[in-house]
Amino acid sequence: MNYWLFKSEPNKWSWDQQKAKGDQGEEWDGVRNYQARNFMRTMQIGDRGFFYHSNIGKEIVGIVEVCALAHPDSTTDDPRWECVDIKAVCDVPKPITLADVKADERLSDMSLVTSMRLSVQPVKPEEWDLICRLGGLDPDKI
DNA sequence: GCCAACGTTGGC
DNA sequence: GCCAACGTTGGC
Repeated sequence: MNYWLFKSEPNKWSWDQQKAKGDQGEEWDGVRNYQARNFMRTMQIGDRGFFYHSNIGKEIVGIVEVCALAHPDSTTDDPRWECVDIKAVCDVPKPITLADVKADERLSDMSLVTSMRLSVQPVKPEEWDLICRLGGLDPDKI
């Protein structure tokens, strides 16, 4: 199982909208970046990810799960672009802000800090565990 | 709203 | 294949 981070501007696609989709999930469409697309191609069903609000909030607000493998992005005819589907798993009780991540030297290597603009990012298992715990979740129970 | 960072495009 | 121009992202 691998871990990821999905970024979205909440005024375009928010955590509340994602949750409203329930277990059906939703395409993570609109990605027009090769690196981000390549990460999505490697995702497996059941991989977990953080849902991050950029611009407004700048915090990790939720946990998501990959529920469909990479497939053509329905929002474009350009065959280069693919995306996975993700569904909401649960809230992060205590959202982790970008400032929190930057302030913790154990997280200073995260893509959120080092590759700020990448919209789909890999997360290391130890980063996953730490952020879950800081956020008030038990990583073994989600 | 500004601006720095950075990915993409397109001319050569 | 290089690189300048351009557009977008996203923190502040």
